[in-house]
Amino acid sequence: MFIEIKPNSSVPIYLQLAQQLIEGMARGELKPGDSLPSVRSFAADLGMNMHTVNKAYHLLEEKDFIQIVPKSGVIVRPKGMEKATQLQQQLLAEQIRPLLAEGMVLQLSEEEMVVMVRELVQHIKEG
Amino acid sequence: MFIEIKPNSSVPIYLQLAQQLIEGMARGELKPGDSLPSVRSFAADLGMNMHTVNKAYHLLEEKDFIQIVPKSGVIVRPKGMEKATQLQQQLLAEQIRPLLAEGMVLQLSEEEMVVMVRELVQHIKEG
DNA sequence: ACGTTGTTCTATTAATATTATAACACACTG
DNA sequence: CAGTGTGTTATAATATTAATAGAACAACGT
Repeated sequence: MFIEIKPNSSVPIYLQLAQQLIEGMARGELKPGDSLPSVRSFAADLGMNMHTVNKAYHLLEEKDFIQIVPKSGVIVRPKGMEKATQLQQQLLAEQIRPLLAEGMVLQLSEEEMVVMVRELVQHIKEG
Repeated sequence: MFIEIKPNSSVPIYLQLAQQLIEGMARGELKPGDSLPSVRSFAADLGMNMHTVNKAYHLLEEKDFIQIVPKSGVIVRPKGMEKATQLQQQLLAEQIRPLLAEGMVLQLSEEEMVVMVRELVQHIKEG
């Protein structure tokens, strides 16, 4: 996994880390059962604090994307890949909604936004 | 325009306000040339501070969605509806990308996410 | 003249983000 | 068994952001 953090981004670095790990999972680079680095070693690698990595991990655990095993380590989606629940889909939709509204104001048609989504999905798959 | 602010949301109220104004534009309820309430009266209506409304307005101005005319008022998209620039599309895509990656990890197919997008666009149009 | 407009300034409070140490309890390994 | 590594917890300090508050300014419209 190659992680690249932009320190001056408006998106917090713990979120950048979590998002890039999610992309790694979406891409298949991080598979169920894989283990993630310890908070300390990962923090050292990335040049950030242990607690920042920890915060990213706990965000991912909230989303059920990883399992944190105390005194042991962190495992990617140990239950295997489960289909999104209704609630998870709804939360996702709520986040996407304002962005689509913005696209609509920018005169993007539904089809254009669909194309954008398809292209993004392909880009994610490629890395 | 009916604005509903959730004070306990994790999304800041200035952002909620800006997003709902954008939805109003996407829906056609706010048309180019329409004027928005003054920061003071709007803040009074919504039960929030003048500076918070001001922050939402300036966010919208950054996005070129409104024009703030000093000592006068605020006008919706005065240049008419212009097509999204390359840069605007790219910024939008960057924001949507991590959400799609999340959907992929949740085992949503490209088609399912496309359907989600289409449904959201329809919901926005209806209000 | 008068009231309204967005702007600017200063200030305070609360919440978040980030880093920093330190210590704890447990697991694994040599 | 001793040592190292694990996530966890606690405390603290700093910086940034979010939100509110009050005051004053300059310009516009009537």
